Order: sequence, then structure tokens, then C-alpha cells
Amino acid sequence: MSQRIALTVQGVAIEVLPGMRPYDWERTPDDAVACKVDGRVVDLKRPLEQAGTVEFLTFDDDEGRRVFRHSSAHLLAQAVKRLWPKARLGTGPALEDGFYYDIWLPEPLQESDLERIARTMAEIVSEDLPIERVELDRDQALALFSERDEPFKMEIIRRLPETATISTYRQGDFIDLCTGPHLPSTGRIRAFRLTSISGAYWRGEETNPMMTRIYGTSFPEPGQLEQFFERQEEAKRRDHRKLGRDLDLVSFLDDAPGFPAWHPKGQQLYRVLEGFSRDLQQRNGYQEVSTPWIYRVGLWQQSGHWDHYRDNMFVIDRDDQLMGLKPMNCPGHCLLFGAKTRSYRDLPLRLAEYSPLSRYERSGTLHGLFRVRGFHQDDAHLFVGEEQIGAEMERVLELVDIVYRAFGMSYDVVLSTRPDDYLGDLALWEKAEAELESVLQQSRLKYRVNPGDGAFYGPKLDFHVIDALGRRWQCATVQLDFQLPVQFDLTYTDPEGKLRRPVIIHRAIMGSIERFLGILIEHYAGAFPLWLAPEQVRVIPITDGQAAYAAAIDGALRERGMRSTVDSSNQKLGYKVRTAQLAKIPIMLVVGGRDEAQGTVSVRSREAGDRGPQSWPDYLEELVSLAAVPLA
RNA sequence: GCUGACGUAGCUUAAUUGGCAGAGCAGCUGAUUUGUAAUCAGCAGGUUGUCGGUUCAAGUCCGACCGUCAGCUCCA
Repeated sequence: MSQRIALTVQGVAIEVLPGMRPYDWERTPDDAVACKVDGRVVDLKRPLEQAGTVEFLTFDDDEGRRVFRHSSAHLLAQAVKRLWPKARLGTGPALEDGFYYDIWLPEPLQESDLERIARTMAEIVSEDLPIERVELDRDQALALFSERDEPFKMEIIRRLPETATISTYRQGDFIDLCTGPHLPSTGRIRAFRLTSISGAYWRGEETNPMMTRIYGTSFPEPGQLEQFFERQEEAKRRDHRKLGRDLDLVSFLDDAPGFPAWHPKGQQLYRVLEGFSRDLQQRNGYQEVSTPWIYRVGLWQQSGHWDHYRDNMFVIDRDDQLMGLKPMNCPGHCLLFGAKTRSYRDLPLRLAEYSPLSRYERSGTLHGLFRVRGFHQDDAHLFVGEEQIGAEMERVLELVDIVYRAFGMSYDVVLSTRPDDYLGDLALWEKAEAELESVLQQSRLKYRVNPGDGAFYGPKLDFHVIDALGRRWQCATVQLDFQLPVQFDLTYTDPEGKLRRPVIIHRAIMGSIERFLGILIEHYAGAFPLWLAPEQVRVIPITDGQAAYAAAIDGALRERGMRSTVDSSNQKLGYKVRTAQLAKIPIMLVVGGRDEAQGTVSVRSREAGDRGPQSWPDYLEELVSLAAVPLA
């Protein structure tokens, strides 16, 4: 005598018998991978017992994709167990664009084994094994995985709360400990590829046994897999380490790991980027300073870096004194602020600095321009009164927007709030967080909140830019700091003549300029827009009869601040065009006898190709305005 | 730092089981004077990452170190 229950499925109200599984429902879409019942992601085979809402998830939803990838990891593990019955399972989660499984194996795996594993996976897919959830209590679960000789799984179970219901998933003879959810059957995973293997410690600890980590990715349709790898290839083509070398921008010397060596073109690019930031900040009330880069250890003790950041600092021992190279500018700026009495009339005081910073990064973490040991930031510290936080943050947000828009990049924001181990006044924290949130709301930016992820000294905003390939990079960070002013006993006099404590806003927009340049190289695939390009124009005389004319054109360009060269090599036009094209120079000005006679230049643009002759002095003006820095 | 792979000319790369380090591009010289993605010829370029070992003989095998790459870890 069962009562029907009321469900809202994809917005449609229906009534069904309790115990109905979305999997059995005739209107469930074929491409559904899981569903959301009252906001919780569950298996399509989970029986519905009470009224609620049901939404279907497909591969196109983030959560659906995770389910799909997670089931793919199980598929991988099952194949490995078939091939190596002695394999012991670790964990196998979904990743942003794939999955992995950590497995202990009696002998190391070779890359060539991946093909065998993939073949076995394909067999399991074609068997289309149903995937079933089975819930156990703790003792049953321990007994099961003890019998199956899975010590890592037993360790996981032992770490779970005593009373926890433990879920397992089964497909054929394969059983895994897993909270799920999962696909209904293995046949859904129609396209997958194993990509690499590497070592990884059990639970990430160096003292634990080394597992073999097998990486792969998977999709519902083979076409999507192809597309994914085309994208990977494109990313590889854009790799800034390769482009940096091919375009003669930057290199890395074996004798200075982690410190980029900028070649003339790279340095030019760097200077344009830094100049862009400098001009922008100057217009916005920032004052540039340059503070020492080596301080006695006492300063670092006062700032707290010695306790929290020492392992990442380069330390020098001279004359029985320890000195540290600065990893950040904040202490220097605090010293400047504190060097004289400050009044509320000085606030907000915006100190900007571009000096070199050094951080000791562990050797294995170095990565081209993305992770270096020596770099510069478009750094600034804003000393503000508590009541100025909101307005000042608004100004910062505007600057961030100008910078990223200049590169045609969109971005989103994460607000990280008070962690458990916060320092300072709770009321101030709450007020500041509320203000940050209201500024974000007014800005109509896309943002999300990451509760408890702020620094111990204040809440922060992290900005993620999205590049031409849709990849996200964390660049700007804006952090409120209630602690450092205390550390340095910073004060200012308010209108009533009372001493008050300022708040510091740490902010960088590009972040590390080196890293940002790396991102830009990949974003533009080395084809920089005119205003950024290290070599903006190449003048190409067709024969050496036009040498003087070409030199005059080049000279006029330089006179107007354009970065131009002449290709006077003894080559045919086609060769010179090709060379300039490969060097990704935005504008080529071909000058032949006809041009010289008629006072024209034949314009070729990197993107649009031959654009025909243009009359010369006019085109110079056009070029100059095209090359303007996008400051507003 | 840890695990694994790799390191040959500026770049891309070749070199049977250990047996004379070879090419293309770039560079230089000469010829060619050319109208929108590669003109021809010649020349030069190497202590095969470094140091040590095995061997009649090492780019190749072994060890240590340095660096790079893929991950791990780290990133107040």
C-alpha cells in the first residue's frame, strides 16, 4: 500500500512510487551520468524514497564530469587488477581534466604497459558491467578488504568515524571502497586514453610507500577525446619555454636555475609591460619607491617572515650577521611608513615598488617563467584607515579591470574569509569581510566565497584570469592585513589628534611580472599585439636599391618611438617575409622601386597579409595611433 | 627536496650488439638584385652536461654531481 511521492524532476512535477530509481525512469536522458537529489549528487540507481527535486547531470556539468572521470578511474583500477592480481589499490580521484589512480605494484610499470592496460580497459567497457553501490558497516567493510588483501583501503576505513556507513562500488569482480557516485555501467566510458605514469607517495608523505600513479582522461564520445588532445597540442605549441627560445626572448642558464635571463627582445617586452603598469599606477595616486633588498634578520623576525617564511628565503651570513634577501616588499614599506609621523591627511598612502624579489623555491618546483626564484612584482602596499577599506578596494578593482582588459582577458574572483587561526579583532574582520563582499557585489564581478581560506592576518581576494585557451591563472591578489601594522607599531594621527592604527592592503595585479609575461606569451601564442610587440615593424627593401629609402622609413618610425628594424639581408622578398612572419612581427613594410618612386610603403600585416601600398607619412601616423598603450 | 625519464653544434635531430660523431635549419663568405611564407654554392661550427670508473676501444656500460622535463611535495 505504498503512497506515491511527489517529485520535481527537471522542473516538472510528477508522482512516483517510493523506491523508483531515476535510472529506470523512461524520461531520463540517455546522456545523464548522475543526478542531483535535493542538491546532493547521487547515482542514477539510487532509489528515491521521499519527496524532493531531481535534476539530471551530464558530462557537461562540472559535477557530472567528475562522476564520469571517477568511474573512469575505477575502470583503470579494475584493468590493472586483472593484469596484476597482486596490485594493491590506493586512491583514484577525478581531476580537472582527467583522472588518476594510485596503485601499489610489485614491480615498476613502464610507459609501454599503458597500452596493455588500455586494451583491458576497453574489454571491460565492452562488457558493459553494471556498477552497483553496496553499503556496509565498518566491520563488514574491514572484513571484505582484508579478504581481498587491500591494506591501503583498510587504512582508509580505519580513519573513518566508527559509526560511518561505508559504501563500496562493484563492477563485475571488482570492488572498490568509494563514496561515489558513479555511472550506471562501464559501457558509458566510450573514449579514454592513459596519458602518463609517475610515482606518488601513499597519502602524499615521503615516508610512506611509493605508489604508481597512472593518469588518464576520458569522454563520452571519441570526438571529444580528439578535441581534448588537439587542445593539448595547441598548449604545447604555445609553451612559453619553447616560444621564449624560438622568439629569442628569454633563456635559462644552468648556472642560475630559476632566474630568467632576458634577451634584448624579451627585456623590451618586459619594459613595455612594466611601463604600462607604472604609468597606470602613477595616474591613480600611487607613489613608486625603491627599498633595500637585503635586511638584517631582525627585520624579518619583526615582520614574522623569519617564523613563517624562512625556508623560502635566501639567507646570507656575513660578519657574523645573518641577512635575508627580500621575498616581499611589505616590511620595507612598513619601515617607510613608520619613518615619520603620519596624519590621516596622508591616507591612503599608496607605495608601489618593482624591485627584484628572491624566493628560494625547491628545485623540483621550478618551471620556466611560471615558477622562478628571482622575479619582480607590480607590487603596492596601501596604508588606509579602517573606514577607507571599501572605497580603496573599489579603486583597486578598477585598476585590475583595466589591466586585464588591456590583454583581452576575462577573469573571476575568489573571496577568502577568516580562517580558524585568525589574529586580530573579530569585529574588524567581520566589518572588512562585509565591505569586501559589498564592493564585489557593486562591481558586478563574478565571484565566489572560499570560507576560512583567508590568511591569518586578513581576508583576501584572488583573481583568476582566463587565457585564450580557457585556462585559469591566479594572478592578482589583494590582501587586507590587520597584523603587520601591529608588528611594526604603525600609527597615524586622526582628526581628533588621537593615534590610530592603519590597515595595510597588499596588492599585486600582474603578480610576478615574469610569470605574467609567461602567461601572455602563451595567451598570444607569441603573436603580441602591436603595443606590446618587442619588434613592432620590420622594413623590408626588395632590392638594395631601396636601402636609403628603407633607412629613412625606419628612422622616421624610430623618431616616433616605434620599435622598427630593417631587413637588409641579401635575400628574396619571399624569404624576408617568411622570416618576419615566423618572428611574429605585427607589421611588415615592404618597399620596392615603385614605392620609392610614389612615396608609399606596401603594408603587410602579420594577421591580414598583404594590404597594398599606403602613402607614407600618413601611414606613419596611423601606425603610431595603432600602437598606443591601452591605458584607460 | 622526493620518484621516474632525459641531456649530442644556437635550434631540431642521426649514430647496429661498445668500433672513424653525421645531417637539416640558423650563422659566415661568395654569386644572385629579386614585389609578399624558404635562390644557389662554399665555409665554419662538437672535450657528446661535468667529474670519475670499466674496457684495446665509451655518445653508448657503471657511479657521483649539475641541469631539464613529467609528477609528488611545498607555495604564511
